[in-house]
Amino acid sequence: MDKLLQGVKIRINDKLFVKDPESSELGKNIIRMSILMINEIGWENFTFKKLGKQIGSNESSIYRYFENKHKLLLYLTSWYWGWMEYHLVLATHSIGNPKVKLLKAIDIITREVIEDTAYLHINEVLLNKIVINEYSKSYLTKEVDAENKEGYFIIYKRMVGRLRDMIKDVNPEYTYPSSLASTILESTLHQHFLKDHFTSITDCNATVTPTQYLTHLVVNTLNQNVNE
Amino acid sequence: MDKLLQGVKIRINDKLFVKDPESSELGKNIIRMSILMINEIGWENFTFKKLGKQIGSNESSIYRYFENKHKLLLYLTSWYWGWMEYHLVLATHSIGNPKVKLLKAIDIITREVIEDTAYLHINEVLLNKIVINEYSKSYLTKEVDAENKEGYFIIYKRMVGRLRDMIKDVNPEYTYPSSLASTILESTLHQHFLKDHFTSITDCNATVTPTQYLTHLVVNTLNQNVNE
DNA sequence: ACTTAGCGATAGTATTACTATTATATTTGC
DNA sequence: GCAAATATAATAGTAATACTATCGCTAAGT
Repeated sequence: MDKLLQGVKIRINDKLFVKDPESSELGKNIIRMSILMINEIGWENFTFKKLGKQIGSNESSIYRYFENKHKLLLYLTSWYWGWMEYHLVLATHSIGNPKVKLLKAIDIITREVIEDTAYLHINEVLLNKIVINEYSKSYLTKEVDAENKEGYFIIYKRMVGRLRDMIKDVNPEYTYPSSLASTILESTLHQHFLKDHFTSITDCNATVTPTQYLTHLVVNTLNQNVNE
Repeated sequence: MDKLLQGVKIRINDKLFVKDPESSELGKNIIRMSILMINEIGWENFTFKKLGKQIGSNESSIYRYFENKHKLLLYLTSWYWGWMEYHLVLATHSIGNPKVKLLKAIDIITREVIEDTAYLHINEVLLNKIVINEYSKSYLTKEVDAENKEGYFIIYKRMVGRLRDMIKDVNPEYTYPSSLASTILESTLHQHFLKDHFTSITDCNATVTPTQYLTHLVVNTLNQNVNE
């Protein structure tokens, strides 16, 4: 799978950057190091000044790539969802049976992220952790409607849409396919967070995975006839 | 119900404030106005300086009640969950039938919040909006483990625990009662957010409520036998 | 050889999130 | 009714943040 993916570029809304970070070594360094640093010190403590210091570049140079911190987060998380979408499509497109297809999709989305050597400057494992810890901060803002109009969340919404369609194929009678799809994506992040920080309010742990929990949830919800 | 509740004080971890805001007019003004302002301008744009100006008080006076902005958010959201817990217990404690009880609990948790005149300085409708938009920012931090140890999230976790117990009473065989309980609380907030900002990835709207969606989800999940 | 783009360096700004100190107003205890 | 304690206001100050603006160097393209 690795070699096959090499060279596939994840397309990000070009309003999210001033200059494409993939177009230069400095740009890739910004991406590479920002992932390491945000994961290490957290979004709130992360600054362009600190980032510049770490990559031996000037703060002002980073602003030539990203207008501000917020857009860097949108870029990183968009990349993550684009990468995830690519895996999702690749793993499911040849599956005919709707149920098998949906189960595969849930597996891809909810599983523990492992390293992907196809993108040398991006550590997907750490990026996944960043998404778990920081993604909601990218849309829980007063600017969300304006930014949504600009298409900043399009990849994420497209993923939810794909999942919704798979749910519909399994059970066309089910009333809440979009809500269930968005719940799957969001609960995955949440359950991963809970097992690391609030163990008492989740059943997920080293042996029980969010995949098992969500698979069970979806299967039972869709198989059930409308009742009660 | 209103008069009955009058005088019931929501108990908040006293490490969350320097001086109890309920103990003075200024304190209540801080709470009242911060709810209005955070709702209006959002958490990121909210500052103690602006708050002081609005209530005709000095910034430094606010610091006599809350050590910092973050603890104010923890206070407000703790109060909200305490208030919610109170309603939950009140509405369910006398119900014997486990299924009826759980359905009532889901209704309380997921329904649209309406005004509660028992707490004059707190606008519960706006506070609910703040919880939807800002609650996750209170725990998605690098300090979460330390703050969790201090008991800053105890009310929320207790609520999840109550819900988990009700789930267990309905179906003792179900493998993921804690995860399902945390999903219910979190998905409620998320679906409410989606219907206001990302309508394309939810089925909830003016006529379809998160209550209907989540009730259906839980009922079907718990009624189903373990299979497939 | 000339232009241009890319980057680094420096300086500067308004704002934030506080802390510290002093002064004044208010409450309370006697 | 007055002193003492307490609460609040006013002012000043700090380090850090999130930028913006300008300038100069350098290396690459034409």
